[in-house]
Amino acid sequence: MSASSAPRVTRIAPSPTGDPHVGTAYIGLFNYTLAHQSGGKFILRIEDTDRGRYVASSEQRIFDMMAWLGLTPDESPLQGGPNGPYRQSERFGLYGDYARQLVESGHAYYAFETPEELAARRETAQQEGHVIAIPSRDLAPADAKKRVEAGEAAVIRLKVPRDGETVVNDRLRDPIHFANKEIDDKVLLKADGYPTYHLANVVDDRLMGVTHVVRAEEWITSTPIHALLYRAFGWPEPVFAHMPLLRNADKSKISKRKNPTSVEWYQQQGYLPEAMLNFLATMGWTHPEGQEIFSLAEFQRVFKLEDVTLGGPVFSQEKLRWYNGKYLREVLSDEEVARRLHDFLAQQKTDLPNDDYFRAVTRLMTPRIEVFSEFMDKTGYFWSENYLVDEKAQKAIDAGQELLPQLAARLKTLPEFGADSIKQLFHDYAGEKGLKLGKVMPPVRAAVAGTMESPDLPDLLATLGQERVVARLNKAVQ
RNA sequence: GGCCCCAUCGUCUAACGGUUAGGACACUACCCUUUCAAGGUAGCGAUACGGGUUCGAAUCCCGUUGGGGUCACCA
Repeated sequence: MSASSAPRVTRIAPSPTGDPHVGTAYIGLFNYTLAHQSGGKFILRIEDTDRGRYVASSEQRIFDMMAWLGLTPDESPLQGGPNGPYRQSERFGLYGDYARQLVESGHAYYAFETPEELAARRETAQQEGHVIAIPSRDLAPADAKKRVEAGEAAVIRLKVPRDGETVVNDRLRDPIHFANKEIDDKVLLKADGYPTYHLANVVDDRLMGVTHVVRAEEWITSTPIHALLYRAFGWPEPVFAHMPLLRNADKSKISKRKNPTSVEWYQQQGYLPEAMLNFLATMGWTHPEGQEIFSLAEFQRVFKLEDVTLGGPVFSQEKLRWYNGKYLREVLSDEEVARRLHDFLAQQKTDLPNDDYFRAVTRLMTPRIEVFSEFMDKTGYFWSENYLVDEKAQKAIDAGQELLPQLAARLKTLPEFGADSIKQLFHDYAGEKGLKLGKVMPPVRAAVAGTMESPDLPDLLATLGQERVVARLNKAVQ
């Protein structure tokens, strides 16, 4: 824990509009870490002010994702906290007052134009390269107020200064200058009384005591609006830091069409949360000692915001798979791998007992898979006598018709069916017959597994067990 | 298109004015070996371009090019 910094309060503010996104996990990881390494708090706030895009199941799935990754928030709709409620829809009443406060202080105004009225104007304005002027801005405030009180539909818009510039401070960049004339008079409060992102976000961050706003780069251009809001309210700004955007292979912003972006997909494929986290941490950041494999705790120990790099990192499935395989092979114990694999299979509705046999098979297969979803495809012959025999294997079996019965007979009478003694048996047999091991073993492998791609033969046979092996060899001879 | 951000191997990145530009993934070869993996060793492979500044530039400055983001009563 770094004692030098004051407790940081961070947050993620996802919208419940679809699948739990890998980008949310990514930003969540950094926010969680920043908060926890300073002894602060990490808040999960649900930004559900858009009723149109709201998806009911989405919120729970976001919680599940965070829990799965081990990035449990300190405050959220789920666990509550002193700054609740943590759903913006439940904070509905708040925002109107803040918006009206800005109207009163002259930082915002009532606007009566509908989106349709503005659409055409916006199009030409965009082509001409400037921001649109909202006619209502020039209304006398008293008149506008009267119309609103008379029941006319209106939004509240931020009154962006016409001159000067707004400077955004970003921890990871030089100060960013925006000419005020380039900044739109953004809607703060919609006609339906709901706040837009800009208002809700700033008000809630303030009310919840957020000190560090760490979010994706796509938010940079709306940050001057937020800065203007903080100033209009007379509030100090939080520290802003915009993380690079995760990218598709073609460098565009990561998207569903070009990449699986739902964390649930990775769960269903049998990825480990540790591997996912480790991989995500390397997107824009490297361990100072060059360590590739490190835990969340280690990340928390050494991470510094200032070390984040800004090139848009391509989200590489390949590298993620490698991480996953590495965790399977080198980080988790055999027991743990078996336990997790068993849970994974149970969720896929594959019921196998977590017994000695299952654990032995798992041990054999761990270096041969990278994600759990490969497991069943590669181990059919361990679970059934009706395993497929591929072409190569069939050839090996055909070529071994003479040896197979003899080996079956020897294996049948082997007093102790362990890998060592089996190995010895093969060596003895090959020696007696003047054959190479490469001649003796393939037919056996083909016969018991139906494929040439399988674990070490003595291990394989020992695991399958004497009875099964002998039966399979005899069957292959017929 | 306007505005904004960014720029080292194919990919993730190290370097914080002085290195034969380092590591990891991927790829290739070899070793190990009963197959497939895993593991080990080696190889391939980059400072986008052009100007400055400096004794010296991947590193600082300017320009160009390229990539990305953003321009909603969505977040």
